[in-house]
Formats: sequence, structure tokens, C-alpha cells
Amino acid sequence: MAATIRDVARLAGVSPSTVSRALSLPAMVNAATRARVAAAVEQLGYEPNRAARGLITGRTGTIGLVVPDLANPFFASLTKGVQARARHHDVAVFVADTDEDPAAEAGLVRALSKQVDGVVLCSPRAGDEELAAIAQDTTVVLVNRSAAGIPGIAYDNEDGMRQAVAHLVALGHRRIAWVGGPATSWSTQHRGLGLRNAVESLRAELAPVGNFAPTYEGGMAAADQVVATGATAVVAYNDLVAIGLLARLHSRGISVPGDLSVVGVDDIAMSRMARPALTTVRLPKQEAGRIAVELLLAMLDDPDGPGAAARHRQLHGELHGELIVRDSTGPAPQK
Amino acid sequence: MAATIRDVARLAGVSPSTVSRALSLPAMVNAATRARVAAAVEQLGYEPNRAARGLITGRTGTIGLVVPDLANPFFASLTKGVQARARHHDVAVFVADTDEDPAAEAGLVRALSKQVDGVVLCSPRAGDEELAAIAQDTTVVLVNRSAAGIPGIAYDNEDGMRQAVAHLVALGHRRIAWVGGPATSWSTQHRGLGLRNAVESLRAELAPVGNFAPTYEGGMAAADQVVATGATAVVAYNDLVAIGLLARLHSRGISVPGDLSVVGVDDIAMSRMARPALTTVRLPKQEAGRIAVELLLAMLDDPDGPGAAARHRQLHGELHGELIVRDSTGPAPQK
DNA sequence: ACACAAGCTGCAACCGATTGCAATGGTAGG
DNA sequence: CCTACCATTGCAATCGGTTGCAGCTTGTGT
Repeated sequence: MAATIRDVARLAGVSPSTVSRALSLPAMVNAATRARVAAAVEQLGYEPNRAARGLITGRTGTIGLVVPDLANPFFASLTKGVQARARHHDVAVFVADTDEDPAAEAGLVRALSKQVDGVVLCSPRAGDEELAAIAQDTTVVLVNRSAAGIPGIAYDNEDGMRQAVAHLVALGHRRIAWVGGPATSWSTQHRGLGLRNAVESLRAELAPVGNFAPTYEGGMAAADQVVATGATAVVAYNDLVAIGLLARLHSRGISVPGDLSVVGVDDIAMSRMARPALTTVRLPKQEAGRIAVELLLAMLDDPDGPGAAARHRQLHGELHGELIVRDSTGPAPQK
Repeated sequence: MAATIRDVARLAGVSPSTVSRALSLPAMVNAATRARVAAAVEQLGYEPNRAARGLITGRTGTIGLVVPDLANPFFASLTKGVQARARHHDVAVFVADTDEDPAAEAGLVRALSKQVDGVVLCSPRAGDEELAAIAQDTTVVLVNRSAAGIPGIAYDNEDGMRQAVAHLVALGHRRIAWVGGPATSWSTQHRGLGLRNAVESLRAELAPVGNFAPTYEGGMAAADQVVATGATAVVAYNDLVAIGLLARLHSRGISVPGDLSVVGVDDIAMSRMARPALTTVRLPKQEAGRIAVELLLAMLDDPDGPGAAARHRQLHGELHGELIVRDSTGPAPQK
């Protein structure tokens, strides 16, 4: 069996309390004693049991992360960001994948909440009330959306869409199609809004083609409707959808960007491997994960502290996308 | 704060012991009492704290999963499989990403081992002795490789490679290039071995071009060397590498499969989106994750039990790949 | 030589659960 | 009516840590 604090204490010839202090409050224990404890720890390969500590201190050194789908590269990157930052703070991460099932979320968070200090929640679909209920009895940071009263990190979707539209308009496009993601998704709503504002101020025209699954298949399914709109450019909900569009357009013999320019959102690794390489609005995914962890830990250290509100405002909506121009966008075809 | 067993007990007018039993040994408590407890649990939204239970029972209901890189779709799928199966057993999963750093593994597993009942370890690079040391004091299941004495799930790489070579030979290819992954990787070694056996028995010829990073970039880097071998077909370490090859070959104007046929391994989602769609050996990734969890839980229930050895043998090396033929392979060019 | 403070260390209580054992009350058999 | 037994429940110890408090050494000032 693994060594306990008592084993270390015995070997070092001190009491368990001293071992505990030698590890967490080194200043409080004599240098010689500390050295003996350190040697014993080393010899036994002792690691304190975080769960036990958590019972006393209320801090387990563990946070939870809930994402809709780990196989989606966007969330995989986010997860990496969370992991990296958490490790940096010596915090462990529970990852739960809801399988795109918003109903499962609340239950998962509840189950998690007992074993973690706080949760980073990536819940594009859940309703605001649901989120509020969850945040009631668990420290939560929201990623990739915002909801009243709950601290979180969101992208500035409006700004990202403005960049995309400006790029397309500069290339001569006037009629721009929009392939939305799931209707209930926060990002879909905000990107749609951003697009409407952008086309309006830039004297272009938006042709929404409805809502599709945020996947390659969703893009394949949307392609023909996009073509039917007569638009010369299309903005897709995300890169996966954009790549689905590329595939279907290719098989229909429609040239990208010759006949139709395509823009995605996210900048997943796959996007630069697509043919043609995808123009997209890069969202700093790992960055979002990192910041979410910082925010969560700050909240835990200082709940409702004086800095809390400021921190919230400072971090909230701070993340901007960056347009990455590749080969899937070009001048509008001459009519 | 979240409710504890004492809160429930107070509300139901019973002792904590009774609550505990009502939840885990219902037959032992009176139906009326059980109902009162259930009502209290419901009202308070009580969930037992697994960590505390773990201190007593030695079973926390939590397992760990260590993977080299979550952003790699192969491991993302594996993770999903693990998650799904774990949830089915009402077990929580700690996920740790080592960032392709084999040195970090041992430390991570050690840190994890205190908080989990067992670990699913995906460690393509670590040495056998290292693994043995880890397995010494933690219940471990290995995925995607095998090592003496440690139970695990591995793919039958030899068989997969045989299928790939048979396919290529049937198409008339005689000289087949092989782009290996990291030299120390267990999969690289076994796939290389499988290829050598296969070409020998099928009267073809193998042209290994060395070891590359298991990434898109690795494939790009390998492409020119592949061309230089004069082979008419190439088997890549994995799909990411194969897709990198496709990109570089395309930009050099080499036609796939006209001039060169390309085969990958894994069948990640990206592969059918590649152009041309990639022929590959599909590995059942989620399945591997699921089986790993089953095996781990079985080991925990019955350590060194009579069934252990049999279970090990039965599950070990059980997983076979399946050749998925798409558009990146075709008849060998007529000389 | 004495009082006092400071520096270390150990004792014991506690966190949230589980479980062996003992106590309770009720019931059935003699 | 008494006794034995059973079903049900509570008590108290336990898991691996943490921490307030008290006690023991020292060293210092006088």
C-alpha cells in the first residue's frame, strides 16, 4: 500500500502533525527536523492524499471541467489549456464529457461538485436559469458564453464576425450566407447578431440558411442551401462546418474561392490542412482555458472579495478572435 | 454549503449511520425510515462525498486516465470511450495530459494514484522498467501497447499492417515506403515489424524512411524522402502523418493515388475529410477505452483473483484493426 | 539564579463518510 | 408470562490528513 503521513512520521521519528507542518508550513518547523521529514518522504515516495486534506480545509486542489464533446478539436484545445494552467497551480482536473447532451450537465455538475473546489463549465446550450441554479451551490466559471451573474470567459463574437465581413466586403462580396449552429447555442445567437450588425454597417446583405449540427456532416448538409442563396461568400458556424461545406462544394464542382468564398470560426488544427486551407476567425482556445482556471482559482481564494467584481469585469468578454486569411477566400466572382 | 450526511440525518430524524445504510444497503433499513431518508436526500440535494468514502472503503469510485496529448484525435476518442464506460459504472474520471512528455508520466501517475482506485495509462514511449515501477504500487491498465506483467489492451498491429500491405500488393504495388513515428514508440516498433513480415510473405519490398513526429508536420517533413525512395505506395505511422504527406505531395504536384498510394493508421475523423479521402487501418479507439475501463474495474473488484490471469489473456491483444479503403490508394502506376 | 519569551513539537479534536458491535423494541414459541 | 430471536437503529472507532492549544526546551535579559 501507499505510504501515509503516519508512516512518514514513524520513519522520521516525529508526530504526524509535524510532518504535515513540515510540508505545508515549512517555516514553522526546525530545519533539522524538516530535513529528516524530507528524507522520510523521499524514501517512502510519500504523496499526501488530497481528498483527506479536502475534508478539513475545504480545498481539495481539484477542479472540474465539463465540455460537450472532447472529440471536437475546439474543446480538446480548451481542455489542454485548462490542464496546463491547472498543473501549473498544482491542481488536478476532472474532465467530464456530456456527449452534447445538455440535460446531462446539471447532474454531472452536481455529482462533480462534491469532489472538486469549483467547475469550469462549457455549456453552450443550457438555459440561463439552469446555469443560475447550478451556480447557486457550486463555484462556477462559464466558458464560451456569458450569463447574468455568473463569472465567465466569452469570446467577442461580434468583433470576430465584423472582421470576417470586412474581409469579405473588401474582396467585393455583397451577399453573404450564414450557416448557423444549433439554434439554442449561445455562440450561434451571438455570431448571427454580429453578422447582422456587420453587414448592415458595411452595406452588405446577409442570407441565413438556418441551423445545422456543428459538425462536418452539418456543413455537408448546408452546402446546397448555401449555393441556392446565390451568395458569393459564406460564413460557417465553425471550422468543422466550413470543412463540410468545402467537401460538398468540391464534389458539386463549385470552386472555392473562385465561385464561393468560405470563412470558418475557431481555427482548429484541421483548418490549415483543409484544401483549400481555410480562412477563419481564430479563437484563442487554450488561452480561454487558462484564463478560466485563473479566474476560478481567484474566486476560490477570495470569494466575493473586493476584487471579485473587478476581476470579473476585467476578464469577462476579454477574448478577441483574429482573422486568419488562407486560401478559401478570394475576390468575388465578376457577375 | 453542500449538505452532508449529518444534515440529511438531522432532517430525517435518524442517525448518520442509518442514512449511510439507507443509501448503500437498503435492505437493512425499515421501509418507512428509508422513505424519510429518501425524502431528506431529495430535499437537500444530497450527494455523498466520494473522497470521504474512499478513506474508509479504499474505493473512491474514481479512476485516472493518462494520455500523451488530448488534442490528438486518437486520444480524444479513446478518452471518450473511457468516459462513457466509466459513467456507465458510476465512476468518475481524472484525465491528465502529459504533453507528449514521457518524463512527466511517472510523476503524474504517482500524484494521481492517491486519489484514484486505478489508472488507465496510455504511454507509448515509456520504458518497460519504468512501467513496471509504476504498476508496482498502483493498479494500472495499459492501452495501446503491452508490457510484460502489466495487463493491458493493445492493437494487433501486425495484422493491421498485413491488411494494408495485402491491399497494396493486390493493387500491383511492389515497393512500399514506411514512415515511422517516434523511434521509441511501441506502436512504431510493432507496425514496422508487421510491415517487414507482411512484405516478406507477399513478395514485396519495404523502404523505411526513418522516424518522424506523429503529426501533420511530421508527414510534411517525410514526404520528399518518400518520393525519393521510388516507392509507389506509402504506409504512414498514423493518419495525421498521412494527411501531412498528402498536403506536401499535392503541393509538389504528385498525384495521389495516381503516382503514389497513401495508407494511414487510426481512422480519425479527419481522414474521411481529407482530399483524397484517406485509406486507413481503422483502430477501434472508443472500444479500447471501454475495454480498458472494464478490465481495470474487474481488476479492482478481484485483485489477483482466479479470473485475473484468464481475463488478462482474454482481453489482451484482442483488438483488431480494419482496413478502410477510400480514395488515397489505387492501382500502381504502369512503369 | 530567575523570570519570561520565543521556537518547536505533540496531543487531541475534527472533516464526511462507513461499519462492527451493542442496545432497543417487538414478536413468536413454549 | 417468560425467553429467545429477529429486525432495526445508534454508538463509537476508523480512514488520512490538518490545526488550535498546551507543554517542553532553549536562550535571553537582569
